[in-house]
Amino acid sequence: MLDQYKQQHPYLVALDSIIFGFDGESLKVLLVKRGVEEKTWSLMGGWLQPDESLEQAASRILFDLTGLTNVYLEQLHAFGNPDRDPIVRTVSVAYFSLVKIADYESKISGTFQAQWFSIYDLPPLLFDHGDMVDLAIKRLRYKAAQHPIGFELLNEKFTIPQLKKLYDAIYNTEFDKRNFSRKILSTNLLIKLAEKQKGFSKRGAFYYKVDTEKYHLVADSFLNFIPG
Amino acid sequence: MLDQYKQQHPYLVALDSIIFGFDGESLKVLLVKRGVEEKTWSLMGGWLQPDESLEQAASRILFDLTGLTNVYLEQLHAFGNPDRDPIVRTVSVAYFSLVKIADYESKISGTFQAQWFSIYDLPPLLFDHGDMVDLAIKRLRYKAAQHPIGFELLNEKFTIPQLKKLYDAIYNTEFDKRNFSRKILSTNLLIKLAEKQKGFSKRGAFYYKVDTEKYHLVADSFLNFIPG
DNA sequence: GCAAAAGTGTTTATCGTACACCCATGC
DNA sequence: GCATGGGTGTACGATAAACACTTTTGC
Repeated sequence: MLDQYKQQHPYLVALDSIIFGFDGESLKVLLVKRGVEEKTWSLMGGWLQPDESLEQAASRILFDLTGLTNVYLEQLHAFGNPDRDPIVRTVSVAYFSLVKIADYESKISGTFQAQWFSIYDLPPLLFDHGDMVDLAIKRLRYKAAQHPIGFELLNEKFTIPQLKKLYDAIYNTEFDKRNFSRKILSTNLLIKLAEKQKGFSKRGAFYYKVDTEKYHLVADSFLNFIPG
Repeated sequence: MLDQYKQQHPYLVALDSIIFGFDGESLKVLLVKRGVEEKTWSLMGGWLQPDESLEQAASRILFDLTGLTNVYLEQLHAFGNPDRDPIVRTVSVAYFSLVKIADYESKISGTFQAQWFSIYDLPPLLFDHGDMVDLAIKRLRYKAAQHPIGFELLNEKFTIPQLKKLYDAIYNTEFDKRNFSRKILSTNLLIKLAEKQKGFSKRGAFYYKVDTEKYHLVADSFLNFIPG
């Protein structure tokens, strides 16, 4: 190894995940109690291993907790204040992910003590994890306003009223249902199914699914997706 | 130190900066030739020191090259593929910054071999620095479309035609000057000065400056800043 | 038949876009 | 007086926003 490398200080590199879910009513974050600080809620996290990329590591850690693969995962920010972890200097790369809460519930292992918390009612969090969650919420709002990522939080089949409730929850507001459905449908990203939702309302709402092909085509472009 | 920390592998943590400048005609990136690979152009970078935050380190490294402080600096992305640096595993946190090219030119030290390159005519770059630049350009376009950050690339006093040329360069297009100036002025972020630019055109264009107070107020909100 | 949620249409204001002419000045 | 870039106004179409009634069906 060259001298200029040898003189440098190495640091531990961690990954922490802000895992968002939607239970039909409010936007939630999955928190755990783990290792060092068993009394404090924290984000799910872990260490970077020698053979992994950052994204692979975040993905592995997410799988360890939820059993889920193929979930929406995006790098949020790297946090590296010298004293953020009081025991040893650690740089943490935070990722946020959007999961279908129903899938999670059926697959969870009992290894971790984990619980969903409303984003408007969070407990005190370990280290700078509170900052991470705040930033993740901001980023989610920023991104969902222009990219159709909300679907990632719903089941494959969903109704327009469910989608509206999700966006109401994300933005902590109430969108007009007529304008909302017009705008969403005008993207042509949704395919109407023959089936209706049963049991929730008397009339029943039609299910829709995402047109995956079109979705991938526009995933990177600006859509001005949301009213308001 | 607790056992769970001791078992972990530490890594070197680097910072790399995509430094954007505007020379009045085209958008440029500042590249250097440095240390290990003296034949290859690379981004300006350095190592994280024990007492610094990531942002402080990026700021210090930027100062070492340009002599500039108080420049626009934003974290771009953390890059950590296992083989991105073939000599030793390194996680690099990339920052992008917007500098006033005239300030830079007056302050540059001779320590580094540095050169501005048009973003449309870049040489081959070290490691994954090409990816970093690509992502930074994407982010700059994304951000400048909704936040008034373009000013960071111009002198304190600038004309509307200069500002339009900058946005033309960022988006590699040609905006309509009438719509452009209407939209920019409608934000009320610019203060018209009495002074006119001399020597460039016969008539001379009025100088403007940013209303710093208003600028800080809206720095975080969506402005739909740009035509097209 | 009534309560509860689903679904749909119209009007108005605002904004985006396309487009062309006059102005001020240096030479 | 003419060439060069600076500065402005208007008309049209598209999109956003506000707003209310009808439909379906389980009970």
